[in-house]
Amino acid sequence: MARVSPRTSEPAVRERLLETAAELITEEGPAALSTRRLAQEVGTSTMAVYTHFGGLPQLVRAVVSEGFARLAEHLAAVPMTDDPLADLAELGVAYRANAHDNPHLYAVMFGSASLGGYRLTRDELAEGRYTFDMLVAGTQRVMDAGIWKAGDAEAVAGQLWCSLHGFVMLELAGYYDGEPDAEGRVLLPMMANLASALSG
Amino acid sequence: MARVSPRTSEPAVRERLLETAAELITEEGPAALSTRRLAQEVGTSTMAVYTHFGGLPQLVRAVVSEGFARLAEHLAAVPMTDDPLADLAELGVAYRANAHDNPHLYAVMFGSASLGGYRLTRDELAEGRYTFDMLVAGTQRVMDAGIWKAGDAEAVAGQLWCSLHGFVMLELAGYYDGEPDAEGRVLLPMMANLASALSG
DNA sequence: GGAATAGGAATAACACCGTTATGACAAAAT
DNA sequence: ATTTTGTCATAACGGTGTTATTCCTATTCC
Repeated sequence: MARVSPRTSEPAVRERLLETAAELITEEGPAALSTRRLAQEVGTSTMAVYTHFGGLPQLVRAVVSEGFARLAEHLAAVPMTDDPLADLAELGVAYRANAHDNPHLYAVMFGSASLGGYRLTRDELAEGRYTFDMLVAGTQRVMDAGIWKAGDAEAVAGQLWCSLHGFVMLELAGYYDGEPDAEGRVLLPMMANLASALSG
Repeated sequence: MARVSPRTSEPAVRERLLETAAELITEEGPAALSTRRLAQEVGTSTMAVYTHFGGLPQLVRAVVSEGFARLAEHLAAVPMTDDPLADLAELGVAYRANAHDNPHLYAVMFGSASLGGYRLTRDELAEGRYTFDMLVAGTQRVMDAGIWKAGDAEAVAGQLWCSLHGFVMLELAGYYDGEPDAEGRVLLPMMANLASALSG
C-alpha cells in the first residue's frame, strides 16, 4: 500500500510528477513530456512514472483530469449576479480565459489525436460533462428568469458549448490571430446572437 | 532538378509517400505514421522522406494540405438549389460528413497539439480560410435572398464555423457517443437555431 | 558516343524515446 | 528480528527521427 508520508514532509513523488508533467505540457507542449525528461526534472528515475501511474499514457490521463478540475474551478469562480444572461456570458469568457491560460493542456484535454492518439475514457468524458453541466445550469437560470423562453436547457447549453469549444479551438489553432479583440468582437457577439435567438 | 519521369510510368515516389501517409493517418491514426513504416509500405528507404519533403513534419504538412483539399471538394460537391437556407444546412452536413470519413486527418488538420505540436503556417491557415470562404458565400446567398437580414456575412459565417467545428470536435472526442442521430438531433437544430436568430 | 554531373536512394550510425526486467534498499507489518 | 511490500536506480530492448556517407543511375554537356 502507498506510504502515507515518508516521515519527511516533502511533497510525495507522485504529486511532483503530476505537477511537473502539467508544467511541461503547459509551457513547452506535449512533445516536451517524456519519461526521461520528467524523471530528471523531478529528480528521480523513469521507473517512478511506472510505479505511480503504470505508464506515460496513464500519467497524461491524470494530467488531463487535473486540467478539467482547473477548468471547473475557473467556471465556479464566476460570481452569480441578478443578471443571469450576463452571468452566462461571463461563463463563456471564463471558459475561453482558462483555455488561453493553458492552451496546450486544453488541446490535450479535448484533442483526441495528441499524445499517442488515445481515446478519452468514460470517466474523462464524465469530467468534461461536468463542465457542460455548469453551462446547463447557467442556461436554466436564464430560462427561469423568463429571459429565454423555457425549453430544453441541455440542448441549448449543448449549442453553447459547441460554439465556445469551436471558437476556442480555432483561436488556439491560429485563426483569429489578426483579431486584436477576439473576445469583444467574436466571442461576446456570438453569445449575444445565440441569446437573441432564444429570447422572448 | 526533379526528374520528370524515370521512363517507367510508375507513380512518383513522392506521390506514393503522400498517399500512403494519408492512408496511415486515416486508417490507423497519427501514431502509425513513422518514417520506417512509411518507407517499408512504399518500398523505399527512410531517406525518401527527407529528399522529397525535408522531414516528417513537412510531410505531415503536405498531408494536411491534401486534407483541406478533400474538405473543399466535399463542400464544393454540395449542389446549390433555389433554397439557400437548405443549401447552407447541407454544407454543414457535408462538413461533418467529411470529418467523419477522415476523423484522424481532421484532427491533425485542426489539432495543433498532435504530431510533435507544430503550429499551422500562414499557408495552412489560408487553406482553412478557403473552407471558411465557402461558408461565407453560402451565408451571403441566404442574405441576398432576404431570408436573413443583411449584415456582416463573414461574422455570421464565423459563428457558423465555430459551431460546426466545435460540434465535430466534441463528437470526435467521444461526446455524443450515446446519441444515435447526432446529425438530426444536434447539428441540424443547431443550424436552424442560428438561422432563426438572423431571420427577418 | 563518352564523360561529367546532379539528384535519388540505400546503409549505417547517433541520440532519443517508452517500456521492462532486475535488483537494491528502506519502511512497514508480523 | 524477520518477513513483506512498496519505491526507486540501473541497464537493457526495440523503436523512433534524423543525418552523414556512399552508391547508383539518369540526365546533361561536349
